[in-house]
Amino acid sequence: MDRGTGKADPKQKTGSGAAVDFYRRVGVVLRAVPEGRVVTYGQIALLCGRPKNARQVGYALRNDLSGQVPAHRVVNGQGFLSGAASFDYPGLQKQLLMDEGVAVSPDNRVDLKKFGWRNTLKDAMGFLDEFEREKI
DNA sequence: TTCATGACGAGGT
DNA sequence: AACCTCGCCATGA
Repeated sequence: MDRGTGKADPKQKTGSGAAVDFYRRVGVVLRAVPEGRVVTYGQIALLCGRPKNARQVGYALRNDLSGQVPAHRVVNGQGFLSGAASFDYPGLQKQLLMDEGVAVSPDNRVDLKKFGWRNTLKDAMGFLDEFEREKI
């Protein structure tokens, strides 16, 4: 997977090894977000150890390597469902959230004060351990 | 190898 | 609160 050189592997559709590791970390963090709560791109980036890569979290979700992560629980820093258009059909993300008890306004916004996932430092440490176990 | 793009965010008006 | 500008950085053309 080209971890040695750090250069992109042309046969690896999803880019460099570093990027793949980041995507995997995003998956680890996202699977920890409980039902009925939402998380922001920035939060995920921070927990993954790359505070400046909030935008890249979107790439991870778009590619969705596993297909098993609750991508619908990710909203932007203002609570808007900025990735709604990338779901299978219009309104799917909103529906999924409503189904698990998250109120979404008509303009596709969630109140982060009420539904934002509050992760602790302990959570963050736990992720570091998990990253270590998964060698990422 | 540039260059534009964008599921973002912080800071200012 | 809404809106704008600018910084950020992995992708893909």
